[in-house]
Amino acid sequence: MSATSEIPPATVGRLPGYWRVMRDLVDAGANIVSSTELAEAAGVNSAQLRRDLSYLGSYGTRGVGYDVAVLSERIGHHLGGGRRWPVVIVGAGNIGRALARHHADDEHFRVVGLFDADPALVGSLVGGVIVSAMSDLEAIVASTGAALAIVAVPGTEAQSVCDLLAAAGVTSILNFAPITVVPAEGVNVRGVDLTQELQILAFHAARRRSASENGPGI
Amino acid sequence: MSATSEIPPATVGRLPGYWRVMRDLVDAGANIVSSTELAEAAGVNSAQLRRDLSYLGSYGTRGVGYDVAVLSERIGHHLGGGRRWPVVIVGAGNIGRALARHHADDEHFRVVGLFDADPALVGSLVGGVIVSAMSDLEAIVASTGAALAIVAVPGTEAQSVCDLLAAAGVTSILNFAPITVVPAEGVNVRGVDLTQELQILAFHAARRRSASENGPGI
DNA sequence: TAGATTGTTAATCGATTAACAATC
DNA sequence: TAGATTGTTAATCGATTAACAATC
Repeated sequence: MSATSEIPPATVGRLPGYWRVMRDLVDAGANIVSSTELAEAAGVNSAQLRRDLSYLGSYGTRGVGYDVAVLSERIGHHLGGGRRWPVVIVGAGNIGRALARHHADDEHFRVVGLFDADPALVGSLVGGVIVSAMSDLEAIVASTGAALAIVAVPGTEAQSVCDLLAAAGVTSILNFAPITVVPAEGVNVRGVDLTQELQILAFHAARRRSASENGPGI
Repeated sequence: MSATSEIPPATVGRLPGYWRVMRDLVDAGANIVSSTELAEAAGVNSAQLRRDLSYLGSYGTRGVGYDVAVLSERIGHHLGGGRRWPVVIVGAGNIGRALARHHADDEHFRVVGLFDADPALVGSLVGGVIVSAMSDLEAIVASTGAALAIVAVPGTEAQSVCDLLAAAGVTSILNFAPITVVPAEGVNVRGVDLTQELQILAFHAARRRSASENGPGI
């Protein structure tokens, strides 16, 4: 029985950052790393780092630090390392095509399907993958065993596409459509809304602007 | 004196979602909306929604609800609505080009510069914008007054590009490079790491997989 | 007035961090 | 042993939510 279900969401969200730093250390030939060094490189508090790692088990040595190879393997294992995950992308617009090309030679993911509702796009080649019709989605998800999907369709289509993916067997979805998707039972959806990210930045820029209008305070 | 500096980060992160729902309501001709309806549409708890809105001031009427036009304007005002923010994009690779095209006809943002270090890309047209050389960055940021930037360069270049942007006058940066950037004084950086998002989804998919191997429990 | 809904209080929950005992 | 660093306890902090008084 693994204890993964007890890892808090905030910790899970930081694991990929830790993994990146660890792989850099492996590449650099490091054998041992302390929580202070690792926390500094990952941009977090060292107590938080030790607490996060403790959810994975005890892989450090008191008075010494963490074995780089062991810890890297452990974190990677939790994040699905060791296999190349098949991913399908729905939507071959600007974002979908960019992601297909972006992940074309990714070490941990492999784009096994790219779908679009527009017949004019079906058959074209993007990042080494041929665009398929939506009607082929279920069969390709089934034959490739893809558990992961990226949704890059207009907001109006996102919910039905996610339902379609869930029905086909996908369990985890990365949604780029500017809409809150209600996940099917047992499906994980994470949203990335680029316009909303820019609006949050505009909030801070606008705040800074009005602050300087009113003078620098104090 | 505005009270914007007191709005908690978690609330700021939800404002764009509220704004989207409000604009849909405006378009649909709604005059009044209750916290329950709005919360449902935004996918949050209604108490949380009322608390979030209370940070912006009291724009509701007890026993009635919120005036759609008034509330939409207030939220939009906080998020920099009313003007079209100039944005520069650094990096004309897959992601940078996709974002330039994606925001080409955006209501709230305008891409006023797209930069790349590769001379072979300089001069080409992407989403109505001509790719400029990095040496033009400072002048274009200054002449357009861009406070916002998107960084879509390799991880090795991200920190120096962010420093360059900060020196040119940019105050808010959306970073797509897979690295933790240390922001210059007074600069806001938000990171979007697509590979890390997929790794988090793979974590959940892997957990689900091993759970089903061990049987569905109880 | 009676019914409805906001804005806020108070309780709960989860995440963060300082501090230190355990221990290499 | 002396020095160093983990793993964990306890305190703090911020975010969430139920409940309800205020009030339209």
